[in-house]
Amino acid sequence: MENFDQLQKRMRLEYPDLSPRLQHLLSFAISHPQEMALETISEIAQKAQAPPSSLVRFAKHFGFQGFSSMQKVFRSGLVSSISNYRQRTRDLEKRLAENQKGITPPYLDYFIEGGIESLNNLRQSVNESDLKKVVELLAESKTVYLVAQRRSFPVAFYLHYALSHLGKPAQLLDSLGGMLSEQGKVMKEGDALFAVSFPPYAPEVLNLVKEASLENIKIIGLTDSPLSPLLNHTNVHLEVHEKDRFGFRGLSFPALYCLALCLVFELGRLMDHQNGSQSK
Amino acid sequence: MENFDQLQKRMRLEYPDLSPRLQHLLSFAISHPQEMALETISEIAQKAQAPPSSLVRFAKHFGFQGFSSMQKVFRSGLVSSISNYRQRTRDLEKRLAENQKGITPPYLDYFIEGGIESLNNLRQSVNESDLKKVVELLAESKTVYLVAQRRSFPVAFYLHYALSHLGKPAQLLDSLGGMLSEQGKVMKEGDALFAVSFPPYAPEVLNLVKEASLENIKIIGLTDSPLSPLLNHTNVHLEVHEKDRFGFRGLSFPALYCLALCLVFELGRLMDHQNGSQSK
DNA sequence: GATTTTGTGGAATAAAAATTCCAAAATACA
DNA sequence: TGTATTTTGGAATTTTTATTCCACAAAATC
Repeated sequence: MENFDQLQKRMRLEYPDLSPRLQHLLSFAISHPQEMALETISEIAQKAQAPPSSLVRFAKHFGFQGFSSMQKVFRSGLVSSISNYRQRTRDLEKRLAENQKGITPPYLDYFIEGGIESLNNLRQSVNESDLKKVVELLAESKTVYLVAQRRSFPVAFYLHYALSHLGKPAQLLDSLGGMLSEQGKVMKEGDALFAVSFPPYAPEVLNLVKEASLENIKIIGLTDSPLSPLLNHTNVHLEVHEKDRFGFRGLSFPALYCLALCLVFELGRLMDHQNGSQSK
Repeated sequence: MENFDQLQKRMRLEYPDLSPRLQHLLSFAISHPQEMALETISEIAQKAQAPPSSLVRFAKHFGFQGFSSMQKVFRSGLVSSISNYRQRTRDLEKRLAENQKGITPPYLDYFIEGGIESLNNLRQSVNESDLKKVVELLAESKTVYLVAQRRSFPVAFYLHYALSHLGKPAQLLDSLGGMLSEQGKVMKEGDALFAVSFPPYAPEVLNLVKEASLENIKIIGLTDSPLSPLLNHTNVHLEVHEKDRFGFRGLSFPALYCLALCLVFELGRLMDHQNGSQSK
């Protein structure tokens, strides 16, 4: 299927050769792509002051089977860059499904595109005020404890590394020797617990969070969905949505690390700022 | 009419009280808002693995007359998220153009942009044939040992996790208790050592690599530049270039993890493929 | 100015989508 | 264990939406 940009280009090119009615519809289509994408043929017909049948004719003129198939292209254009990637991804998936055996790279491109998509989604799944809250909470707390298990562990490890480098007291609860619960015992009021948990949510982490919340430790959650069990006890949380493609998890990693970096950066700025005003 | 954010909030709130089917649909709706906005009831039903009638029931539960009226709310949400997205991108471009140096909040956008840039660069810094070689080496080796320190450690940890899940024998040389050198002693010919090192290159890792190379262990390097000291002893290597923007390291993380994911994916496929042909 | 060709609108029809309804399954309760 | 209640899936129906077709009008051609 043709993509939205190509279609638009072709439309502009053919404009002069069209009949008056089709010219009129074309200019409407170009200036109201959103309506073209979302509304029904009769609603569009009404807004464009033309009968529905002309819209069908219009679509057919550009080689579509009917209005509906043209609308699909407008829809894919609506979600712009996001869905372009998605479309390309779908194509790749299709190829994979068709041709299960034959190994046909480039897979790296696929992962790069998936990564870009996940980064784009990050804009929507994280809102600035939550991010700000998290940073403030980190700045206020005496010590930041970090907990995560299995595939979520690397982020916690990185955060521990980065926080320590910023001069923020931080402890990684790494469950070394199975001592997670004991490691958690040292948290006190005034500390913060930063818990990262992605499916399958490690019960140890959930337990630790639960216990910490009873002790009035501030809890920051980083997870994949608003329905995550982690969120029952968090004071504030951030979400990085995870979509698995052909059963492969982890495509959200680029976004996850991007968010972690940003968090560290903002904390650094905030701490600088606070130190600056203290010393004056 | 209710707006999208309110609806989403209400859904999250009511989640625990819903029947299993409705919970399932709810989590689908929340994680696939775009599909909910654009596709037909039967397409959504198929993707969510539920009958169309359940979707109608779902909509009615939240007070809508039917599926269609709920979908309108999802559409309005989609439209506003798109215009938000466009607005933010425009703002970001403007700010970038105006003052190149002093960056201003929201910083998340900068990190997202930086992440996307790093992913795009990955296409150029990694060539397919090296990637293939790495994957083959991993597949051939009896056991894969992974080594990395400090901020490079999380990738090695993840790779260890993922390789183990693929059924590939893997050992993480984590330097627990300062035993890195001793941990490395168990490597034998036929094994591979996967070493990750970014500046400042940890001397322990470089030493371990050097020793391993004397023992004829195959060495795979993952580092930041063709001049990295890690490359003196590697059989094959991958590069993820690191550009620090506003004096902040780590912007290459999204690319790094993307590459790691791809590696795991390709190894998985290769192993499947080999097992498949073995059993025939 | 007559005739063919092309373009147009709208009613009729077809197709697709959404909704309703009911029987069966699952669960809760006595 | 039996009964009542809720939940569920899917076939039947209704509604909405898109498409076709045809009569008429406007242009173009001769």
